[in-house]
Amino acid sequence: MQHVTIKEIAKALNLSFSTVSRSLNDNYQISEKTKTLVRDYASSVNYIPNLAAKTLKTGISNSIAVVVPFLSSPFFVDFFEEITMLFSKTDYNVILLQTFNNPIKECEALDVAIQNRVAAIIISPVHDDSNCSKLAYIQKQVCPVVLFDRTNHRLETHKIGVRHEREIAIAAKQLLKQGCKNILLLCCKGIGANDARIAGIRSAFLGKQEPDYSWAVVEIEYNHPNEDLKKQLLRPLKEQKEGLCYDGIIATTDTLTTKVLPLLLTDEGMLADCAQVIGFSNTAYARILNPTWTVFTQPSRQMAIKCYETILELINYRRLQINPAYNTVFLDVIPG
Amino acid sequence: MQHVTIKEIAKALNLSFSTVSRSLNDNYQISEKTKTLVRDYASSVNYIPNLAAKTLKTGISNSIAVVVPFLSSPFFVDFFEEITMLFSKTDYNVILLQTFNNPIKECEALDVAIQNRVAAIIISPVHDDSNCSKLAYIQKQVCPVVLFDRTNHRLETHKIGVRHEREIAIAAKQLLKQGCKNILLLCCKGIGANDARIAGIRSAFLGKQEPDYSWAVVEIEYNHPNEDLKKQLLRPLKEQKEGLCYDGIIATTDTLTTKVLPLLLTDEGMLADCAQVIGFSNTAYARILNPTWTVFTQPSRQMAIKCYETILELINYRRLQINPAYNTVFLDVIPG
DNA sequence: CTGAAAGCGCTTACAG
DNA sequence: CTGAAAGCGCTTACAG
Repeated sequence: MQHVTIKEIAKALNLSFSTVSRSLNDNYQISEKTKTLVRDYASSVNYIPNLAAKTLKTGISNSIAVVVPFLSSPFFVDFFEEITMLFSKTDYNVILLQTFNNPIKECEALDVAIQNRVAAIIISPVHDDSNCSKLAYIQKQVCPVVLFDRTNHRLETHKIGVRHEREIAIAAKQLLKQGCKNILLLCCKGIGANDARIAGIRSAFLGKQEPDYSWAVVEIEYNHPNEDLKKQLLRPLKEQKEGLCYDGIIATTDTLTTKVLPLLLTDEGMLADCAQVIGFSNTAYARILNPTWTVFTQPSRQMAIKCYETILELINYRRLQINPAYNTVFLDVIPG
Repeated sequence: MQHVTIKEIAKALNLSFSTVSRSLNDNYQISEKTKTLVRDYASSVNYIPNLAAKTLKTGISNSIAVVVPFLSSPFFVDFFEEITMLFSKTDYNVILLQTFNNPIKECEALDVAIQNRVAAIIISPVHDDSNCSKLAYIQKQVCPVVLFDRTNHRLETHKIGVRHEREIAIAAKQLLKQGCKNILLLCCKGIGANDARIAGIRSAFLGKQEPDYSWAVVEIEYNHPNEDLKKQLLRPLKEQKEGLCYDGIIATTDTLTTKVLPLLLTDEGMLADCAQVIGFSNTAYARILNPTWTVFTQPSRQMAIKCYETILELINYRRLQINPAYNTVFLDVIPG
């Protein structure tokens, strides 16, 4: 099929195609009159630029890769929705890539990003050192990389996240204040942030001695969020201290809050009936599930905004060949 | 930055770059020996093809555009997840575009698809005749288009959906059998399928006379699913027949089932306490929200599989310049 | 089975 | 302010 090209516009307007190209790119050298002429004609013939040609010539496409574990978590859906809206006001468009928490798929996703000559990568990596050398290579040789959410990754770059230790400490202290004595911390298995989270609950229990007080951590594996979580959850719980009944629970992720927790609560024996719950979640369902729960919301949209700003800055720096000084920005969880 | 190119591989192996290109594309003309040589060397130097060059040359990229209203609905997340997995086993990768049920954004999304010279478009359109001429143009001049979910769209092509009339009739009959007499049908406003859905509930009520039996429809607007739905919902309800108390509810979409319905149930007076509910939803939360609900699941993953197969077929047909005979495939809702 | 050559549609130094 | 020309990295007829 034949699309309208710059060449055809040039011929129709009796201009060189360099001039047409410059006009469409709003080049300062071209007179307003010519620009208007070209733009009006281009839109009248419904000119749609061939991005492949531009990408081939410049070496950089106008795509931004957003690499996330999966979309089954509302946190990532929110983040993606927000960042898509932000970039939709620019010339960039967003390519979404999912890793399903699998380093091999992450590697493939990064290859797709390179193949497409993306202008930048925004990634929530699989774990602390997944595809480290590849990401370092990309950052050095291909395009800027920004990490979000899982900021413990070893790559040195701008990172945008939350202070997991602090947030969990706040949650745990709140439960203790409400009278809880035995607190269960539910984590997703193999996530780098877990160390910080455990440090958080430990710090909240400083000075609270056994046997009056206790806390425990259960790590649940849900690489693909549609797995059967119940068995996983109950096995370690049953192996743990017999007779103990947790009266406070902290669920650290959206999946844990909305899927795992209801399983735990409907099941027999592991929890006090009046167990108090703080769940981290980005879905309105979380509150509906049980109105007495306290829901802490991850600042997904704020993170998207910060990622967006950071990426534009890094792209600009790279164009100007300025080396940025990388730093990590922490945003506050929104307590319920 | 310098990526490895075909030219460099050719030079290193003392071959022409046509041969290298053919080897990498597994061309039948090339000897296995040469192919192996080239492939091994290419992977040893970590060759990553420049898709922009290929796209420019061939006029078609290896991207497939998936255009959906939004991802806040688990139906679309499921669909997208499935179709991404399917295409990840091919050379195609999937570009996700969101319209937020806005025809203008849909138009922009289609422009992005054209700019990227996508190989095909899979779309759940905004409404029955949104961007009709553009889609027809695309189908004729650019690439195959397949419609899913919202199959009432006027474009003539392969369509994959569900029989809304039939599904709602089944749901309504089930409620009637369970003893319901006044059924409320909750629909998303402005969706083409609503006519069929209303026909469905009407057919279920054939022979059931007022004043003993009645049914009503409420259309809720939630273009952007994070809106305040409660007010919208209660206004038309209050204007409706005073004193009437619905004892059966059918929620036709995921958002209605998981967000709107809980609001309705927690609010005073509009519903019998023992109201029976059938909700269409693709999230496990739906059952957790209230174990007594009956949940009908849209066949999102089956639709993805069918779309995937259809698209590959259409791409192939187009390459062979065969004109396909378009048809519509209906998949069954999975009753709870 | 392999090679030489044209060309996809842009951008951008270079020249004027 | 505008134009002529090179070239980005591939694919693919054409030739042998």
